[in-house]
Amino acid sequence: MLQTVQKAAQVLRLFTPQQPEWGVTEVAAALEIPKSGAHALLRTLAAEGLLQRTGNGRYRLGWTLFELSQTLLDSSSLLRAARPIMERLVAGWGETTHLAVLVDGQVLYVEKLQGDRALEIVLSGVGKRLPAHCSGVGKVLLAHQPWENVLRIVETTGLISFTPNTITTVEQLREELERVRQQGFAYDQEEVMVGLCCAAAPIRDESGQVIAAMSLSVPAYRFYPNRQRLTTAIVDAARRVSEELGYYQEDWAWGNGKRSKSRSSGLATSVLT
Amino acid sequence: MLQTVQKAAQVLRLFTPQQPEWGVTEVAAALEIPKSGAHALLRTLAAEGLLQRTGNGRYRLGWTLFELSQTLLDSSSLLRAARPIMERLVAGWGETTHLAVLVDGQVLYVEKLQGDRALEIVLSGVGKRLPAHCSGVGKVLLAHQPWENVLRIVETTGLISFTPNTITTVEQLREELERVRQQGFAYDQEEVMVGLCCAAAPIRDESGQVIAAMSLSVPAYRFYPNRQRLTTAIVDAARRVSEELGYYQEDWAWGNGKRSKSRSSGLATSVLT
DNA sequence: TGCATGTGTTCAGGTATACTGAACCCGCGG
DNA sequence: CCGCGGGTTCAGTATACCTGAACACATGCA
Repeated sequence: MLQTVQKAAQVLRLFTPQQPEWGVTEVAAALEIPKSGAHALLRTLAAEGLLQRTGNGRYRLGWTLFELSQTLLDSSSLLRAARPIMERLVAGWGETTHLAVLVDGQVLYVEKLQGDRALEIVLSGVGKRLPAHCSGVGKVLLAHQPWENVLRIVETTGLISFTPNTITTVEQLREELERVRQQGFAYDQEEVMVGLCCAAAPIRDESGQVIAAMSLSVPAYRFYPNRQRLTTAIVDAARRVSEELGYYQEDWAWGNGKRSKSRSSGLATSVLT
Repeated sequence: MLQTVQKAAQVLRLFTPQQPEWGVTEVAAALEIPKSGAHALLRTLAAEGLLQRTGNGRYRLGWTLFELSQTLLDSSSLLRAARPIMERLVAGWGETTHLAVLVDGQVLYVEKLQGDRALEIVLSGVGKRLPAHCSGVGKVLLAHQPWENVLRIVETTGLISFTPNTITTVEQLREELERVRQQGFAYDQEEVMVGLCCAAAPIRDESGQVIAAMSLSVPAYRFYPNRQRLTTAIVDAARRVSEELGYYQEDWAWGNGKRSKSRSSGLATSVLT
């Protein structure tokens, strides 16, 4: 682990919408390193275009990051595959869909399409992070991580409580993730915000790895009566995206793990891991 | 200059839409460093989320870059200010507008809005780079760089020729940039592609620094007859974006550099530097 | 099935590299 | 005019990184 690079990455992570501009002294204080060290980091990052100097010797994020992000989006088929399906989902339900990935233990929202019947969800937003233990997408993503990873995440970030329904103990989380893995989808039943629920399902790439999760967010009073239909909808949509990415559900009933395009559009059949 | 960070940045820059996935050996070959070194770089970058490991031990760009890019866009008022004005420009002219910044000597396109009368410009694209000496936005951006910077850029990337009109000598470039600086806008008269012209103007932030350039791209046969109107349009649009960013043209006629909101919408008056 | 080749990965030691802390500018406000 | 707070520079030292070879692992071919 190259510590210098680690520190450079730490520096980059300091820049947030709340504080998009940092000076040498501030960075030094934040990372608890001497000023000269912070200066060297900022200077080289700026020289590489990952940061840019403002006139007064302070620093902001640099356009190279935009460029890299664009090539990421360009080369990742995820968004390209998911967007049309999300659009259809929104058109059909009028609710809000989210697409999210896991980045060091937290949920990062990659896309968000708001429906016309939907309530404005302020918490989530494209490019924003949220803890994973409380949302539908978060639980789906955690469920397909090795348990030791989950433990490490929980130990560092804790299980913050947002509502009375939020999972707050490791034991609860273990059971819930087990359930999610078994059934192939997750619910968020007012666990992050009272009155807000969602159903979420995993998206797999051609190797079968879960690389993202998709969800349909619904006000509680519309969620409980329609839970069944919602579930099939999101599971089906996620499966369709997965297929777009080259994944075909192993048809284990026929044994041998022979790959056969399974077009069953029924309710989530349990998926091997 | 922290060499380790420099190398890390070099690694990131290797990832392109053409080759979005790299292995240890490939990186080692590309940077001419031993495998173990490349391994260490990739590993730490992945641990920091700037890269992600695919199943087979190869690497792709990581979602943290997307996150950082979003906070960049969020905190940079440039795009927010420019987009509506670009939209109006496109609506009025039916041509294509570009918004670009300079990133280590090259033009990086940040936004591109295509008009309905416009021809498809394949060369440019959001997140793509192009050499600076041949496009309108490029010349505007170079014109407001210290000349020694420009020299360094030219020495490293050269003056590649795209069409018979492309600037190919340093002397030509010096004169052209001088002219651009004087008049406050630049033309691209079929310098990058035969049959394609554009007019470009600088965008300044509140400190007066030129941070971006905006252009209107037009087929040659529509460009030459309308050059005057095009020029005022793009200069005016760019000025409006600059004002949105907090810049007000120094009204030097009244002396003392006293800041006064100048609402002149006439043709580009020459701007102090 | 077995071998050969190409991966990604690990490790120990020498050396170049990054960190330290104090001193230096420079602009701003009192 | 001076003091303060920022960013910047610099020499010496300790340390963190680079090296190169060996390892583990997968893949393809015979």
